[in-house]
Amino acid sequence: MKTKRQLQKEHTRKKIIETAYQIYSEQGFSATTAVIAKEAGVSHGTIFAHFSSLDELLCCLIQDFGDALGSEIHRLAETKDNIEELLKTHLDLLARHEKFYIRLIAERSLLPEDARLTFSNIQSIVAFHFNKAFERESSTIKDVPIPLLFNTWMGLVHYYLLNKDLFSPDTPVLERYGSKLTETFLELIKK
Amino acid sequence: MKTKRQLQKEHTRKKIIETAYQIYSEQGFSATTAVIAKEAGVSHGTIFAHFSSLDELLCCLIQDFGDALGSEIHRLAETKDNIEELLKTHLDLLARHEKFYIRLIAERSLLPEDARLTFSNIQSIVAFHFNKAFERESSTIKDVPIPLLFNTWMGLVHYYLLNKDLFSPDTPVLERYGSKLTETFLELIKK
Amino acid sequence: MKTKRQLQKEHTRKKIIETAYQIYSEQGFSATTAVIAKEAGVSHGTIFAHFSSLDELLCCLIQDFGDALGSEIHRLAETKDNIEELLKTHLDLLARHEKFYIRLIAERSLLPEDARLTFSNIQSIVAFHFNKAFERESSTIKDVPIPLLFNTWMGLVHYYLLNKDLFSPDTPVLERYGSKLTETFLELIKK
Amino acid sequence: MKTKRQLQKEHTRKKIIETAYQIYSEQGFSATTAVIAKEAGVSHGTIFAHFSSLDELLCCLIQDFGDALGSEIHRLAETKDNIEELLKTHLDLLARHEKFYIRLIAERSLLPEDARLTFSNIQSIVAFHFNKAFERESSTIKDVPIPLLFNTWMGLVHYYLLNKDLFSPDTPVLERYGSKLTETFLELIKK
DNA sequence: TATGAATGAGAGTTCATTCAT
DNA sequence: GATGAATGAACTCTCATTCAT
Repeated sequence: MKTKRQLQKEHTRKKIIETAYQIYSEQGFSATTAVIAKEAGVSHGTIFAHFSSLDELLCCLIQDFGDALGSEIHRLAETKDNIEELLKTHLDLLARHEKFYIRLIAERSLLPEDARLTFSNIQSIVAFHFNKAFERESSTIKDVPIPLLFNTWMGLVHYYLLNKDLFSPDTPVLERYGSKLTETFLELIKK
Repeated sequence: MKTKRQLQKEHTRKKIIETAYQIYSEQGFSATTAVIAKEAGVSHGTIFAHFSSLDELLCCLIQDFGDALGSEIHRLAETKDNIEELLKTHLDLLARHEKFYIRLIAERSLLPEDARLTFSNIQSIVAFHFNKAFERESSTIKDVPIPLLFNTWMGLVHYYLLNKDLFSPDTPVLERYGSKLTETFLELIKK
Repeated sequence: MKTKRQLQKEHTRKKIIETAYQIYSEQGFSATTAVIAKEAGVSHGTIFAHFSSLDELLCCLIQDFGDALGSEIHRLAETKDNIEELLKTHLDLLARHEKFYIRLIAERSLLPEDARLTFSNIQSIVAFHFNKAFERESSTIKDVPIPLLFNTWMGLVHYYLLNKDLFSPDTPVLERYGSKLTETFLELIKK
Repeated sequence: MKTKRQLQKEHTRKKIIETAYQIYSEQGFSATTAVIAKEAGVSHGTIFAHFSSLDELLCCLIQDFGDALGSEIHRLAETKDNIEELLKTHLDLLARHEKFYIRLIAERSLLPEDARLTFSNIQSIVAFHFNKAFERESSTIKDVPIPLLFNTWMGLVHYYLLNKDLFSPDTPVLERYGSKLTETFLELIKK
């Protein structure tokens, strides 16, 4: 049983994280703490009462995002037993977080070391599930080292995400090109 | 016939662009104008005597880089008549500019609109040559829309470049993984 | 007869004062209220439930310290009937509070007006006892106005305390130089 | 031959240092860079164009002050061949910089390491001249280790300076008490 | 043309203090 | 009485840009 104040604190922290998520999604990671505070409806100092520094806020945000993504992947991947399903699931998932995910991969180099590491860990969960699926279906797919298959897929997806402004400036890229990406990839890897 | 002054001016401009290229390659696009000026051996103000703003410097730099890259591609692609050669040539070219190219694709979102557009134009030159080669060899490669083939290749290469710190932190990525990338891609696209 | 609540309140207040004394001794008067609260095992707000402001806490702390020091001086000085004994007693007393006393004289200018005044009052108690002793032994000491004798002594002692980092960085200064200071002073004042 | 701009730059730097000297003299070392900038009639950023940080400004200021004081001491001490003259000269010198000197000794513990060290060096110049004078007149003064004689003098003077608010709140302390201090000290050290 | 000193808005961060619980 | 989350003004420092020289 939590006290009212604990709930209030958690609520504020959550509000900051959620607002940061929105602001970063829209403006990128160069958005300032003052903007986040204002948008979250808290004072500027409150951010630093919850996070010791901007870097820590970033880490927590990406950690939270990564955890959510990771567990979604886990849950969804369990029920899929073939590559096609897995690819679609993967894209569905990314589509749900498209804006933020794009910022993450586009501005990765600006992020503090910790945050970058956190994001790398997410990627390895995805890799794990793909590896399993690729191995299971290895008889029907081309004889290419599995990591390279995975990286080809990731590369293709990220390429479309990173170049959203060229491919699909106004609507989500994955909505528009998702099925083409899976089709293409499946066609390429099949024997 | 150019006056001495005009020559001097062009020389200074070139020096700034070249230094900016070096500095951005090493430190990324968050390097300051003061650092570039110092390294170029000119005064801080001189930068703004040649470029109306930092954004313009970036545009010109990337324009120059794009032009150089574009004409190299043109020249080299002319002599190559099959996909394999073209892929290798492409990677050789990128390898020669790896550091800067990585910064360009990694920090693209920080760049001003104009600079981003300029870079996109480079890509289309590359695409043009790939299209020709793919069409020529269409009988032996899988039945996949050519743009998607091209994007798969670009995605794969960029994925390795962007994740250089994971794949090959100390040595150039393309030196280490270049041949694996071409092999894999060729294997995937062949019928 | 005090209620349980009143006792509790007094206990908390005492705890804060004592902790502040320790913290200020170690870190100086730039230590924050948050640090004091944490170390005292009370909430940050509790400090302000007992003291209307940081300045008031400082005043009370120094008041308490001054009162304690003053009564100790009184008690000890009673039994001493010559200057030599008095000097030694004075140094013994300061030695017991050396760390805090140094902070007090070193960072006096940071303290609020009230706190500074409080500290001055302590000094006058010391002065009173010295005056008595000097008068009693006036026949054997040099013909110098008593206040100046007293200030010479205080100056000498404070000089060593304030420059502890030069004279004795690792061990208490008074332990190391106390006897030299009394010897010197006695030698100087004797006819 | 200096260019106009070099002169302008030196002038600004000097203006900042001088203003800082004035402001610190009046308000103590907790005065902010913004206040100094405003008072000096330059923009806030200008301070950091001349000094890489607040600490560096402090160091340069104290260095300058120390150098000036040191060379004045040297020059004046040369011509004085007895202790009495030396004491008077010393006090005259301090009197000319009384306000700043008081802040320096009163808030020494707040200063960055470097600045503290710089100040210590000044002291040793003073000590050097006193040592010489004490040695020369050793036959007529009490048999007390010279360093202790020096420290007694410094202690006495600093005690009056540090407690200016008690001894002489409105007028310079040394003007009011200077001669009493020299008289007393001379009386005490004579055999 | 080239210079570089000066600018000032804006960044992240700190901390004594408040007040609903 | 005690709590501690929230506050916001104030701090030092950065840097693209300007303009008198």
